[in-house]
Amino acid sequence: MQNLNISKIFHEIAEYLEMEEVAFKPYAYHRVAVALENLKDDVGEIYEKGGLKKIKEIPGVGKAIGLNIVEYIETGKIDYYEKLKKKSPVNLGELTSVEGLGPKRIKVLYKKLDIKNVKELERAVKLHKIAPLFGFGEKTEENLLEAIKFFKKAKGRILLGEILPIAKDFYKKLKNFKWINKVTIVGSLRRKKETIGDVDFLVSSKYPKKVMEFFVSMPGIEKVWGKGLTKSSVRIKEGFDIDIRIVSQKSYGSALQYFTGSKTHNIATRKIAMSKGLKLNEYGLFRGDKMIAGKDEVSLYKALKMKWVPPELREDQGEIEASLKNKLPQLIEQKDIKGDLHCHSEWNGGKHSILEMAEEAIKKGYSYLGISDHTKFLKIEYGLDEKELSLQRKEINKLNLKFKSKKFKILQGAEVNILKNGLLDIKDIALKELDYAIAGVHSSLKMPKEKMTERIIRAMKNPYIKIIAHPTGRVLKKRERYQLDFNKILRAAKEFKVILEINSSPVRLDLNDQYIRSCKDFGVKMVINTDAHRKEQLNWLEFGIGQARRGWAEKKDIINTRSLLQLTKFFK
DNA sequence: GCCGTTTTCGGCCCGACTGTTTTCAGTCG
Repeated sequence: MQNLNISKIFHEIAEYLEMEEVAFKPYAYHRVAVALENLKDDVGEIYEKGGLKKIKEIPGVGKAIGLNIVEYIETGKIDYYEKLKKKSPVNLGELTSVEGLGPKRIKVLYKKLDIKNVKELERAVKLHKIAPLFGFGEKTEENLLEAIKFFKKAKGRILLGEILPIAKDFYKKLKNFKWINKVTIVGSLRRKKETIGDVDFLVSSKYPKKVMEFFVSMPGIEKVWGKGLTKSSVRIKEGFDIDIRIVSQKSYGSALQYFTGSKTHNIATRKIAMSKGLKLNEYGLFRGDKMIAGKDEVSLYKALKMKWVPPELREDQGEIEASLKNKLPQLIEQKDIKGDLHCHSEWNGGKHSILEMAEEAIKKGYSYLGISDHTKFLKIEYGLDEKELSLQRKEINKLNLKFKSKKFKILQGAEVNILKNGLLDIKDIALKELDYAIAGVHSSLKMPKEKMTERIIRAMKNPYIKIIAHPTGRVLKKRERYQLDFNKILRAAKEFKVILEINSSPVRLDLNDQYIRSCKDFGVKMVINTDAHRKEQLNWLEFGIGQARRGWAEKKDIINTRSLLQLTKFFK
């Protein structure tokens, strides 16, 4: 699939053109970039079958952009893009991911201070060179400092959603290699952390040499850091590292435990071993020289008088004690989920029709799917107004007639905007007609804590609001959560029987693990939604489930584990 | 650069917010 590579280049071209204050062209490039992201077929294949003529049928693609696409397909490069880069050698991808910086400001920074990347930006901020610039000021400089801090903190880690598909690809190839006996993804990826530093594989094999030779020559590997008989590291073309470790079969369990981490969890388990006069390391659990466990994880924990701890819990956040007392939670699993309550359709400029989304949901074995398109305040998402919602209702009713025999139902929701004052952008009379309504904050994200808390609580008081979407508003690697008094939110959620969402979108994963656990402890129900804008994104559920498990959530805590009947009753 | 039931030129998504200005540009969603 070259679509996403080209799309990324077009977004960047657009940004370069915006920098140069070229009118309207940026819009054209952004538009095609988005069209490519949403395209079902690979442009390479389209070109093969129908040539430039077919390429030009992609909406927004005319002669010039069409030729750019063809050039990329044939040469892997776009000359126009290379020229723009040469003209303004700034790291746009990096600088635009600093919040508050767009093409215009980046241009000023480049022209006046020769700033080309975040490092140079940071230096300039610290020397107070930004504030005196025309159009900037003290406050902007302050905000930039904060944004840089955040940028640096998030840097170097990759989103779970980006890395997991790639890691799974390598995993499959390793698993199928005939000299490999066993292979497992370990490290933070096995613990399903929302961001990952690098990928770790654990392998057992009697032929480490053959395995290592196979590993370092796998396609997509750019550089080999180190190649030994038990341990190797490589950098892959996507820009992150993969480590592989080979152990003997009899140590597989202890190695699994050791390399899964987290470090704090391991230290705690080692202490328990020590208290029993045992020694625990990656090779096994030992009494003196005698190995008493280590072949598999279950028996290893058992030898420590512990119950096996699910990887998602291994953070030394109470799981050790719970395991010793046999009080570990029965964590939610993907198969417990009966439906998705937050997804979008083509009514919202999404990729797929309500029918297509529903068919995908049926394929996944769901008994319901809630279509919850944005409402009118969000112009960019083609937000629906009261009238459009009622038209959509008619379509959904019609579709539901079809599904009757299949024990499947489409529910109509809406993702309503919480305005600055806590009021909603849709009239109650329209909300009343929906099966349920979701409310979310999409504007004025930088309010003071008290105001933001009040604002959201006011929305929760509306009797038609059943769910708060992405309750803390964080965007991974980009934006901190809004200032919130989460305890007040919890109390309000309980009082007004509002469900808090675990949004599975890889950039959100909001609520995070800590808040999920607070909800559970406080008795506030949650829902695991994907926020899918196209049918494939219904698969994001996996990430939300991982997050929920990290937050100790059980089936009973999650509302979309309930049957259609139970759910509709709950909403009523 | 693209597009067309206002069709080969003239318009292109837009409202809110912030911080900068003194009426508005840049950014965000």
